[in-house]
Amino acid sequence: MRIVFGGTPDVAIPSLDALLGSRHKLAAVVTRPDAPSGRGKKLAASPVARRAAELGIEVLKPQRPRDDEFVSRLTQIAPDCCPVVAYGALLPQRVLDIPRHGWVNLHFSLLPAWRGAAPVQHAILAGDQITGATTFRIVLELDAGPIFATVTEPIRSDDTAGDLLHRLSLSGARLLVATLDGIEDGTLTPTPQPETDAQVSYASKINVEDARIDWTRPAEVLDRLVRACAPAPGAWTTFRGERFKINSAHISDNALPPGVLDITKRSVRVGTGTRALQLGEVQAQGKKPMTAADWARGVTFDTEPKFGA
RNA sequence: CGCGGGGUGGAGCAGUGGUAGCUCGUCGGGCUCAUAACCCGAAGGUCGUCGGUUCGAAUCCGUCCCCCGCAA
Repeated sequence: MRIVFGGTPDVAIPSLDALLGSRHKLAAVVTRPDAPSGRGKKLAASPVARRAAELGIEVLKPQRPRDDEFVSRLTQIAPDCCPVVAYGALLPQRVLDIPRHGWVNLHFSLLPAWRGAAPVQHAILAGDQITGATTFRIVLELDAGPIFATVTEPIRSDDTAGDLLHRLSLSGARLLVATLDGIEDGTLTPTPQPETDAQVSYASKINVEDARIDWTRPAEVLDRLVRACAPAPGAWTTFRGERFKINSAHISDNALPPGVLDITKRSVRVGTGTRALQLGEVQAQGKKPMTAADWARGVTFDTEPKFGA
């Protein structure tokens, strides 16, 4: 089939590459416009835009997917199908109607669970044992279209969102190609998603406040929070009034009062509502990530060391 | 010109004008049934770069390079 790929961040790259290696013909990519990013607010193209550009593929960066210019160009290109991975904007019906076989989204959850922007993070946060990737036909309603295929992926007890997303981006890429193949061959029929409240759940984007650690919560909950927020935005607490990130941690055997630190030569533990959390990698403002023990070595403690203040 | 923190022995830090110190690690030795614990000793730094000020600079001034947090 003649396809146009939609995607924006790094996680879309494996799919882009997989499609390039497939039997389908990539005519162009659609991605979010260049945005000011990083220090100095320099304008930067998305990872997908850069990848496509270096491959000499046409890149469409509509400000809004409903823009006439974009609609007419896409109509001109006349794709048979448009695979999408984390494009980052909702598509209007007149755009969805352009390709004969519609738009196909690769979503990183087992739909209808975790519809929305941060499915992997929410799966970890909720303590799910299994998650996966789903391909479905895009409809106007967010992540609600009929399902083509799924692949499952176990969530390991030490998985971070980054780890899990990486695995899913690879297995999902294969699923996406297989889905397009099936659509072209007419061997794949989409199945409507269950719409019961018990099965549908939503995964809104994790914001900074969501990533803040409340040390009175149980250790298990905080362990999941740390993993769900790694590598971004990073679970954090405060130390001497400054934001302090906890990049990794694991649950220890004994307890300490919530937020209170126990520092030894080679370990730093923090009290929670239940057992203490032993910190792995931490990051203070303006500093590189380092082991908690390294961090503690360089800090002079005049009072009882405590987080959250 | 978006806001801000920082570049000092392998690691993390202290040191704001008189040629560098702490904790950890490393190496050697000791103690111990043993040890990641403890004791003794040792090695290891042109203090990011280039230039300037000064009798003298890690410390003051300027240039450049690099790292990081926030915000987007």
